[in-house]
Amino acid sequence: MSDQGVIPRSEDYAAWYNEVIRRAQLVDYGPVKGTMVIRPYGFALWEHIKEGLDRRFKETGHENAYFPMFIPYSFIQKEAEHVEGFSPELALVTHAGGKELEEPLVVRPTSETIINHMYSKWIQSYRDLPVLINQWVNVVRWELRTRPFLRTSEFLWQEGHTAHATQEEAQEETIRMLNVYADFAINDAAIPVVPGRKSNIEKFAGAVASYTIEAMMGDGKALQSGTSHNLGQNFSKAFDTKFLTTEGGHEYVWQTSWGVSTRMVGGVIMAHGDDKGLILPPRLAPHQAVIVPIWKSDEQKGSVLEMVEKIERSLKDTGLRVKSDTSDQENPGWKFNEYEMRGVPLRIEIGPKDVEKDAVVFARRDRPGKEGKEFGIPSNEAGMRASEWLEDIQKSLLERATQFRDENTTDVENVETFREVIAASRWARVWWSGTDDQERKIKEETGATIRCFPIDQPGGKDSCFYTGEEANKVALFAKAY
RNA sequence: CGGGGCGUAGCGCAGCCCGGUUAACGCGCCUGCUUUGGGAGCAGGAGAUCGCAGGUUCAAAUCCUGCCGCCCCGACCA
Repeated sequence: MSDQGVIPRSEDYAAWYNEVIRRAQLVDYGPVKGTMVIRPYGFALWEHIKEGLDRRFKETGHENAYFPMFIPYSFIQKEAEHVEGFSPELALVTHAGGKELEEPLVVRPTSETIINHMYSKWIQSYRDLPVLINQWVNVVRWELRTRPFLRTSEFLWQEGHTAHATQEEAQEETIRMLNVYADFAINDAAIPVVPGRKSNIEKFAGAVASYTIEAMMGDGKALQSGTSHNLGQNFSKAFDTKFLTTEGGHEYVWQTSWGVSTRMVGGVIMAHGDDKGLILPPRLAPHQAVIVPIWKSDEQKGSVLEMVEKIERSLKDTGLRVKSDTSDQENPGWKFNEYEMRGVPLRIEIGPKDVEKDAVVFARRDRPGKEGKEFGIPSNEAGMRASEWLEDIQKSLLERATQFRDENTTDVENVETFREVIAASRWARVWWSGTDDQERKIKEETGATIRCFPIDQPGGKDSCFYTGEEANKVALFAKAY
């Protein structure tokens, strides 16, 4: 940790990730295996993710609520596929109040069951529908292999749970929220995700159909960054969540659930970071700009700090999140490196020479060195120019990530090429007509899974790369986190 | 659960194989002075029941046994 640089991504991507998240003070390991402490800088990043999503949820008519973390064990057992999917990773509370409990409590791994329990009380008639509720909570899944943000035993997320009168409405809602996620990922996180449908094997335990936004990380692996499920009537049947129709009959409600977790933080890190550390998209960065003052003498210090304050105020007035590091403990060079490592999109340098010219220096994180540096920006334009720069950085990050994704996605027509593409840690786009078993076999042999059937399909038919039979859909295969 | 690694100061680590003064070094921290446009320098200082429990020995960070914990790599998963 005392060394200056970080391990280059090309040398060891996993080590780079582990080093960067800790040195940037996003996260630290908790005392219990697989748990993490999200430190203030990391939590601020998460808060901006929350804000971006929550705003979109509200805009699409959803309300926030809170359901208990403790779920009766019997609830989990009510939906067959759901039990099977989650049993191995449940955390059970067997003792409380100094006694053994009559029925163990599950620490929620997700809330479909307890929410249906409540919905079945609240929903009586078609007039009560739709129910559009979201909650921001922690969940626990006892994973074998954990990695900070990407997979931890406890994580934070939001889970939306809706109930509708018709199958069509539920399907519309599923896709609506998939699009909300894609919109957030692309426009706020600058991650060019591919929205698509999960294969039968990869879908959520208990869902009729699962949809995903898949993101490409800097090492070419895929990260499922958000999911939206059409639950059909699976849970409403298990929990007897019925409503009276306009015709006077009883029908089970049609449901959806959808979630984005702190995993998204890991996605942001791995989608944009470079060998100097993090690169955070301006819309999500805790500090969009950092001001680093430079001085030699005390007189200089006075005039420089005066200017720093003025610039800080003008950026704040423009609505930007800005931090001034006026500490005398480290020299400017140290600070430059530190804030680059922590991914601050824009650095503003202010020294005696700048004060003289009544101007400042801008340096953008996404273009290291002189190329991304501009001298002599008039101080009275700083706020406006900073906004423009940040918008441009946001745009450039998305463009760069999109180009990277496209360069690393290959159309594949035969198994041999498929193996090469997957071995090179790229994405393979293929025509697919295979079975579940064939999909499993490909995973065993190559490590690749179907990430999704992209919503954006070319249409028509072609022969499957694996079976040679006629296929009517295109799948994306890749190794995944 | 399998394989590997680690546990010694706040952090990173040396020492362990081959037992023997006061447990070394770097970063950080404290004091002072000089520095500050790309990770500063000098001087002084504080800080460690060597993961836990047994055992062997005149003597254990070091050897033996057991336990615990974490990390990394694989099989399950957002």
